[in-house]
This record gives sequence, C-alpha cells and structure tokens, in this order.
Amino acid sequence: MPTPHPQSARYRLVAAELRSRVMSGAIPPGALLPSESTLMAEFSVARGTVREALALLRAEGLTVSEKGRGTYARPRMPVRRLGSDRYRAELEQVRRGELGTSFTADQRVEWSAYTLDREFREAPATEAVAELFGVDPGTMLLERRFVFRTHGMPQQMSTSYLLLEMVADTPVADPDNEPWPGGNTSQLHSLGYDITAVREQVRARMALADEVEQLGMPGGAPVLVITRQTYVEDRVVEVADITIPADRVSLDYRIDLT
Amino acid sequence: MPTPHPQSARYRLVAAELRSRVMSGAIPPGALLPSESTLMAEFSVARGTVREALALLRAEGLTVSEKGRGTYARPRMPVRRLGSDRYRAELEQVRRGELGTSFTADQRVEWSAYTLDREFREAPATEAVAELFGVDPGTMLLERRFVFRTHGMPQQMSTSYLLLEMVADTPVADPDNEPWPGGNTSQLHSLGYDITAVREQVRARMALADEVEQLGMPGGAPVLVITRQTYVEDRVVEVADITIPADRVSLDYRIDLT
DNA sequence: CAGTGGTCTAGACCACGCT
DNA sequence: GCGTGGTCTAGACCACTGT
Repeated sequence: MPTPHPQSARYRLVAAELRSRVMSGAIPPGALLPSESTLMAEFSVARGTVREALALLRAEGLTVSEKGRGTYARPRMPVRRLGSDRYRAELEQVRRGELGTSFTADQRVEWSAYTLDREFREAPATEAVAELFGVDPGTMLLERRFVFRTHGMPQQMSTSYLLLEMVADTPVADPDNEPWPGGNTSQLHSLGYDITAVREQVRARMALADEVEQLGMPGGAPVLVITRQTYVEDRVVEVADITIPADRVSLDYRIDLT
Repeated sequence: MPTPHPQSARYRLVAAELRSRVMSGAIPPGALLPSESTLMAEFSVARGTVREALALLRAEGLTVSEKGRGTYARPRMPVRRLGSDRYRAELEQVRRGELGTSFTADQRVEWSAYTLDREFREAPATEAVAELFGVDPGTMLLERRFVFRTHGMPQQMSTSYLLLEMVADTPVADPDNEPWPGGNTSQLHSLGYDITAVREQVRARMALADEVEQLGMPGGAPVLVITRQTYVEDRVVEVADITIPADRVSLDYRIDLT
C-alpha cells in the first residue's frame, strides 16, 4: 500500500551516509553528528534536505536531536534481560522461603536499589480483562498500578489485576506492603495459590504521550507490551499489563519440546 | 534528554486537529484526508507546515500517504498470532508425516496461498551468529534470506543460518526446494535432527529504511525482532533472525512451571 | 489532462545552550 | 554573542494516479 520511495532522493543518500557512520561506530553512541550547516556544505544541499535526512534517522531511532546543542548518535541503554525462567526460579525461591523479586533478579540490583510508585484501587472488570480472567465483566477487581525505577530511572510500568474476593482484607491489598519481598509469586503463595503456569502475549507499538511522560523516554519510540496471565491449574489468578520502553529490554523465552 | 517540543507550533495545531478527526472516526479508517492544498487554505499555512503536520501523524502510525492519490487514515491490519505451541504442533505433524509449515498454520492460510522470496549463499559466521551457534567465528554457514508474503502482502522477513557441514549437498541447501513442506522442523528432521527445544529472544525497535521498503510498511513504524536458536539436546542446529512489522503480530508464550 | 504527494531550494526568525 | 536545531514561508519541478 504505502508508496515505495526512490533510493535516489538526495536526502536519502545523505541519510544513508550518516546511517553508515553511526552504525559502523565512526560516530559512536552519544557523540555529536555534524551540524546541519556543516552537512549543507559537505553534501552541497539545502538545509531542508539535510533536515529531511536527519528526520529519517530520528524516525529510525538512530539519533536524537536537542535544540541548541546538536544531533547525537543515540546512546545505547543498558539492556535488561527478562527471562521466562525467572518464574520458575522465583517459585523455587519462594518455596525455600527466600527473598528477592523477579524484577530485582532480572536487574541484578540489590533489594534496596529500586523503588516503585504504586496506586491501588478497586474497580469492576472491563470486558478485555474479564475475558483474560475468564469471569463476567463487572466482577470486582483489585487494580494495582506500578512504576518501577532503578536508581531513579523509570524502567517499566505495569497494571496488575487480582480478583477482589481473593484478596479483600489480606495484606496483599495494602499498598504499604509494597514492595513485597518475593513479588507476585510470593504474594499469591501467601494467599494459598502455588502458580503452575504463565502465559505472556507480547506486542510492540509506538509509545503514547503519557507513557513518554511517565517513562522518561524520547518521543516517537516503541514500547513492548506484555499481557500476562498467571495460572493455578486452569484458573487465572492474576492478569497484568506490562509496558517497557523497547530499547531497555530483551525478552528471553525457552520452549521445551521434550 | 530529548528536547520537549512546544505545543503551540502551528504544524502541531494542524496535526492535533487532524488527529482528532481521525481518532474520533470523523475520518474513518481507509478514508482520504483533505489534500495538502486544501489544508493550506483551511489553516492558512504554507505547504511545508502542512507537510510537517502530516509527517507527525504518519510517525504516529495514524495515516499513510500515497503518491498521486492522497493521504489516508490507516486501515487496521489483521493481527497474526504467533504461538510458542506451534513448534510442538509442527514436530508432531512431522512425526506423523503430514504437511504444512508453522507459518501457514499461524496464518491459517492454505498451502498454496503464500509465496516467499529466497536467497541462499554460503558465508562465514559473524561473531554474533557464531556465539549463538556456539562455534568459532568464520565457521562456514548456509545463509538463507526469506521474505514471506500472503496474498502478495509481505508479512515477515527472516534470515536463517545452518552449519554448512550439516547441509552441504543435501536437498535443504537447494533453494528450489523452497517452500519446503513442513518447514524448518521438517528440514532438520530430514537431516536426522529431531529438535528438542527452541529459544527465542524478543526485541522491538524502529524499522530501518530497507525494512520499510521490503515489508511495505509505513515509515516510522516499529518492528519485532526475534532471534531464534533451535536446539537438539544441548547443540544449536539452527539460528534465525525474524523481523515482523509490530502491528501485524502478537507473540504468545506459555510457560509451564509444573 | 488536472490533482496529488515527493523532493528540493533559498531565504527568514526564533528559542535554546554554551562561554 | 554565536552556533545549534525548531519553525515557517514561497516558490519550483518531478512522478504518479486518476479522467
């Protein structure tokens, strides 16, 4: 459907040259690209043409521009590995009665080095969440919103849902008990549920305006969205929506066929 | 970090107005937006300003533009579900000696309804690929590039690597045998390898210029990238990089803890 | 053919970061 | 004050899609 663009366009040639300089490391992450006026001279093109080339690179996430300073090769964020094996590790840890959460285990940070904002409320299930739970829409849920930070840097935001009848008047429903040592797995364990399976649906899309705000990311950047269902046998005991800036994470799944 | 942009810019006001028309449904998916000259008159701005506004909407994935025709509200793409259970299904199918590939099974399209471009070559392993294989860099590989299409629509591109010593002078090394009934699992089976596990590493990033071209997607859109290792016991027998436009797919993983 | 978006030029003024 | 990127204008020619 979308019209293919000719590769011969001048701004594409300029973009290609700059792209190769960035990707080859000739312009390392964090370093300044030549200024627009320099590029006008180097390629003998008008400023608008240079700016179109730079816009292309920005759309590809290769560079970021700052008014008054210049255009930079985008600094690489440290990539956090989110392994599917963390659930099993967490479960075994909880059974042995040890501390830590999957989040801190993934991050390899100490228990004290992270903080999270939290906001709890009771709310009826929307149609989408009800379907994931396998209950009727309108069923009362505990909705918990979290923003995780390590060393003050926002890393991910998530919304978790629990059936209210499961958690009402338990310590799990009290935000003051967050962060909970041992995380979700441990919380569910304390309620008498030993999880047996997890299903994750992964999608990617552009960040919305408020996510850009809350996660401190550049505009026009993609996020990974994980919809997670936690199972005890055939019953869904928790549903969560997890949003992570795409350049900060790599998801790792091992699928056993034996 | 990135400089915030003022909301007062004229092109942002134009973009905001058009965005609300699209999101409210006043301009339904697939319908034409006003032409650039119409917008110049309506908002009393220069063409460059109108084009900046439209570039914003395109970057948000709300519209697509076609030379000679106009700018459309973007039609919603059907989402393909890529389930981790497809490997097991494929393996059982192969053992029973049946046809089909995971790609057609995911797509729920008939065997004949898809085509793929392919390009085979022999090449030494780069450092990254060698590490995924667990062999020395420079080890000779068969590199196979594919572009899958259903009904002419590009859906994903992938590059698959096999150890040359495993496949040299076998039917697998002959591009004319693609598409191979039963896909990768079946090919490996024919070489005497019954796969036992798959590891997938999932990331998302903005599409690069040549991916935009090959996949027929609007610029400024995110892609999902899957790095896949196929195992027989502890040995990696295939490595693949799979790139899919993010709005066309949802990955589905089930993690069993029992 | 007329109308559309794609590319390109040559100017202008502004807000911002640095020194 | 000077250099940077951000915004905006007013032209021009092209390639493409329609009739």
